[in-house]
Amino acid sequence: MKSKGKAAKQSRPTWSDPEPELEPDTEAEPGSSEQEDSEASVRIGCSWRGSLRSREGKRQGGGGTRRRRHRSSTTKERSIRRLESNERERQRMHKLNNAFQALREAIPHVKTDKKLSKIETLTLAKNYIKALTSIILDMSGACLPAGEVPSEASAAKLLQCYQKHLEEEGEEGLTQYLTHMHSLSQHS
DNA sequence: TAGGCCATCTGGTCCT
DNA sequence: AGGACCAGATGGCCTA
Repeated sequence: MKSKGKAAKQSRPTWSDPEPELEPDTEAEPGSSEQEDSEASVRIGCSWRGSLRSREGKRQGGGGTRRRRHRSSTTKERSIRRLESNERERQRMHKLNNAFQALREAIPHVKTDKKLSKIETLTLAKNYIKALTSIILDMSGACLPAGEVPSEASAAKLLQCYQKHLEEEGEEGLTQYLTHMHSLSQHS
């Protein structure tokens, strides 16, 4: 486990550590637009970078870019909300990383000291799924018309079958089904 | 030292 | 309204 300089990141200015010359509360004027915030408050090297990001082409629900306002909230309240959001985001990313770890353990790969990166994990998982799919299609080759090679269409059929069983019987039922299929293929 | 990878912060958007 | 999701930015660590 390599150590990361996590503590050092606290030195970055954040909502929880607002800079005095940029009092966020000044925007709480009724009727004042926060648009200017998203367009103008860019400070290279700090956390303000609204105009560096073009949200064009991204999801916009008709109203365009508009930051949600908390008119009555104080700097302290916003600071608390920001910290809570940060914590939730951290937890979310931890969950995501746990899922990546589970995926790493589920896919066979050449064991090295170096752990698989996320992109490597996803790529290997995709390849593994493809390999398993082709194996299953080979196993069920007898079901195909004579001479027909397992194709993408049959792979799609397999996926359809998988989803159907998943919906009807849940993961446990699906596992039993796959086990059954496996034993059948061994007897053939 | 450059580049890859990662954790974290952040603010916009979507969803409930 | 508030949480979840997402992607950009930033900076630290590691390796070739």
